[in-house]
Amino acid sequence: MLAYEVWVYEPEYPLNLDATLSCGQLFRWKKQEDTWEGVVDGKLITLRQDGGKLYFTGCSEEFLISYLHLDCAHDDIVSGFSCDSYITDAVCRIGGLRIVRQDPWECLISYLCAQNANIPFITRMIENLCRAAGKPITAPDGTIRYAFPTPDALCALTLEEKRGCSLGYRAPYIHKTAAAIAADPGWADHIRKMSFEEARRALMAYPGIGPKVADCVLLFGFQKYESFPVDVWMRMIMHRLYGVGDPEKSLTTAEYERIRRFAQEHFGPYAGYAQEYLFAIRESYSDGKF
DNA sequence: GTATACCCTGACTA
DNA sequence: ATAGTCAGGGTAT
Repeated sequence: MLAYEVWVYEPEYPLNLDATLSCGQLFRWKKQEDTWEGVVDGKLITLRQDGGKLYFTGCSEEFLISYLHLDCAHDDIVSGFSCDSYITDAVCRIGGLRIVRQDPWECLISYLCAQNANIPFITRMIENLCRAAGKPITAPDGTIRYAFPTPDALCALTLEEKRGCSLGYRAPYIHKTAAAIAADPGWADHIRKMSFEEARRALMAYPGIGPKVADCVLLFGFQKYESFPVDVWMRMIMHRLYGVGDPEKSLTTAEYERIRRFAQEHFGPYAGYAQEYLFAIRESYSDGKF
């Protein structure tokens, strides 16, 4: 049994690997002992952070730097939105949180699963889809994991087979959206070239994609860092810290727009990074109701 | 443009 | 033990 060769990289800029992989932006990373294991681009990757060093297997250093957004100075990102004591406190507490460059296709399907679900449930749905339609990957220790299905492979699953993945009413959304994307291989390139608002409208044209899912895909799959997804946590936090929005009312389109416009104005072009930092310390603002 | 019932699963309560 | 309640985001009306 051959083990993959272990490489070492010393990041030039701050990195908090645990916060980055466990903050809810990704669903396929698992921590075993002190080592993170994930399947990315059909490859099994392991990562372990020890002091200033990052030990990794299964990918190139170049890939790792791009994937973890380590090609950008953390200070430049953070200084852009460090405009009040709440956000600077969050950055102080968990500095080095990174927004990972995800594959747009995997990101889109993952966040389509994420509607009306919590993280363990989302993880289950995605693992079910991978097992049903993804290529098997054998790890050095013999365990089997599965690549995220290609658009064609996911498209080939029947609606009933998709339902069998515990997708519930999301199954038809994923069925239709996968078909549309399998038929249009250039979809991601087109969206990438669009302005933020234009790309947002294009994403929301797919079945099952509303404002929240579109904003997540823009942020995590297309590196549109001004994107500010608003979920129930963000809404509670934005109300509590900045007095914007009313958590007593239902989260209507108008209410959602009010909150995200405020955040984009307040935090600027890296509003999405600010969102991740606030989300990461959400428990501090929880009063037991959440 | 805006409000609301409904879709489905899982976690929790009675 | 099992039924009932609720959270969660998007869509149709």
